[in-house]
Amino acid sequence: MEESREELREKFHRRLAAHDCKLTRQRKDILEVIISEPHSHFNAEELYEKVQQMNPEVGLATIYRTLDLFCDLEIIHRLDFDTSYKSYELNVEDQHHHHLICLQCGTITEFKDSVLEKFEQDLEKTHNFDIVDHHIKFYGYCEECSSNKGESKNGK
Amino acid sequence: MEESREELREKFHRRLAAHDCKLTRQRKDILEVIISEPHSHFNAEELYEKVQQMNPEVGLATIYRTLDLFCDLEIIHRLDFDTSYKSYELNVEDQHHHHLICLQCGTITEFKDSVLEKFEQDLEKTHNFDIVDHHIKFYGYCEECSSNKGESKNGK
DNA sequence: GTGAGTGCAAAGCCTTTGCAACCAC
DNA sequence: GTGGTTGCAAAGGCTTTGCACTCAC
Repeated sequence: MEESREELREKFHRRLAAHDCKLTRQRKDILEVIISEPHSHFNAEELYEKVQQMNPEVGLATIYRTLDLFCDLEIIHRLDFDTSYKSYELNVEDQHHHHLICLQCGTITEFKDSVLEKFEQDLEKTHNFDIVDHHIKFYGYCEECSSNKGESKNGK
Repeated sequence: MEESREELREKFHRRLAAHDCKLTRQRKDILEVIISEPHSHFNAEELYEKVQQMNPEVGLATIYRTLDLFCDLEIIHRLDFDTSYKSYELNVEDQHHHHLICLQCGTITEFKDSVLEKFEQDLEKTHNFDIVDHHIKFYGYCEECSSNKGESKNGK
């Protein structure tokens, strides 16, 4: 069961307060934009543009500072799809998922899996490693691109 | 069975030739440094410093250009541990592995696993996704750091 | 000999920072 | 009222690029 937008908003407003962070207009607006698309991935520039539509007064530096803050408070997660810029996603409870990244069209599909959870537990034992997080990404070709690619499959 | 340094060198020299790339002094030296530590992870700056010891004439721009070239030729792989700079590792045959990253001491441990190979195959079927590569990283605390951390475990 | 490859320095991109003004508490 | 936040612009890292020179083929 996923949390509603209202629940998320309140939860994160409380979290900010709990850490003595002021609930400024800018932080509210930025959070609102992030919550409005709970499953999207975004970078600073993309977020900046969306926030601008809501409140053109917000500066890019504030976006960066807020992203850092939200990461610290675990309101969002930093991803690492691309090394040229940093990207982020909202930290939705129980949304722990993995990514399928299409090398052709760039589409990123999310999936969850219990096999991996089990695997992780085994791994902790074999390597005496206390796992707290994981980043699991599979690269390849999505259904659509696979079939297009199939036309020249004899190539390789 | 892992390839010897000589085998790797020859293989990659041939690969450069096959792509009409000149075998310059700089490329040879850079390749030699990379092969000399086949399991290390490095960024441009680190590679630059090591190459400098061998040949102080090499410029940093050449390092960057060569890293791009070697990635295209699949002589090395680009990693994505950190988003502030790009890191790389030698592409050793059958070395497909995953990473355990310690959040405290930063140590990166490699491991291989057949469960994941199987999992990948299942995944391809359920999602109609043609997987060609994966990046799998687990974050947590290594054995040593876990025990140190244990002292303040009640803290949370 | 000739064009790919190089070194240098300048430019580029994304991100961070210094500082005065501002506003949430 | 006051210190945390902000916007702006300047500075900061890392990486790429323009250009004349060089060297592998």
